[in-house]
Amino acid sequence: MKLKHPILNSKLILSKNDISRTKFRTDLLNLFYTSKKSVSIEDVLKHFDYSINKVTVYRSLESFENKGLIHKVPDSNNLKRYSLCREEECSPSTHNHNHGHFICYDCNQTFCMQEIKSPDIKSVKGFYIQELKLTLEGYCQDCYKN
Amino acid sequence: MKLKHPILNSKLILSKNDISRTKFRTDLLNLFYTSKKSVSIEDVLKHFDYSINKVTVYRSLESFENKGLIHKVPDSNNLKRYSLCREEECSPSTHNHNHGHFICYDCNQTFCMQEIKSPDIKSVKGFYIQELKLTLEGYCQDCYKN
DNA sequence: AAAATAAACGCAATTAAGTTGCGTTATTTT
DNA sequence: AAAATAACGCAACTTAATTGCGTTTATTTT
Repeated sequence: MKLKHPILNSKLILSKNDISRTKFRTDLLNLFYTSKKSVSIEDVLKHFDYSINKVTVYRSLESFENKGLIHKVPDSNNLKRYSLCREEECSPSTHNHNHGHFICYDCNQTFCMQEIKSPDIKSVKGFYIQELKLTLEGYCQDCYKN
Repeated sequence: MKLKHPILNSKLILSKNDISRTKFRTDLLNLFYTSKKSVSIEDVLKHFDYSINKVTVYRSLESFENKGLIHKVPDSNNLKRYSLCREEECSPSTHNHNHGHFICYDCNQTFCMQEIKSPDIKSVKGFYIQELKLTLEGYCQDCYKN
């Protein structure tokens, strides 16, 4: 997805979702649109040169998540990580992430692997399945070299 | 797997794996053998009526994991959770958990779903895959009723 | 456009999972 | 049984994440 005016796009999306369009939240959402990898709290703080309070980061991400703009992705260190919800597949009520996520043991980045589809399991006796996650772990190309 | 003498079995396994056979570690390993669900730190503490120090629990579980007796399972609250390695599929060097894990949103228990096999993905361009996790989330039968 | 309302923000303090160091106790080895 | 090794418990520490509250900024209403 290429965006000619990502900032404008982010502003529009915030408005649509009843999230106040502060400069920070616009930039934050835009960070997701321009990042190929998933984003951690630390990634956000670093991106803003630690000029923003971490509490604000937590609350903004929570708000984005509640509105279905982003979704949590697994992290090998059990930290919070988020990724953009693409392809109109998400809403506040339902999330569809039928692709795998790759976590690098070394740099700890999470990559969305759109081409790896999760198995299509709808139901299992005695369990009411709401979500399905396929997680791959290992080393990304950059880290494997070193 | 039914065990007529689980305690004896646990003792044997500890000896085999060069783990000192203290009463606690024997009982702890036995807890895994007799539990259908995965086990959290809190589960262990509760099971022993908080008579054991949490540091001891952390270290024992780490030791079991290093020897390939148990393996980490995902937890929706990002807490540490472990499950028994069954079917001689694990060793200190390699872990094979080609089955899915179900996490209940409500009781937060993790269930091993032996019958749901993970997709057999060996390699993806630019990524060196070491492990693959298939996680199902939703409500277990007990929690769905309430 | 100004006032009123609501949401976002920053600071400080707090919570809770997990870790580390070290002296003591229990287990294993010889 | 003595020496060596591993496990244990306590206290202190680290760090991710959360909460309360007063202030600032954005949005809505008049």
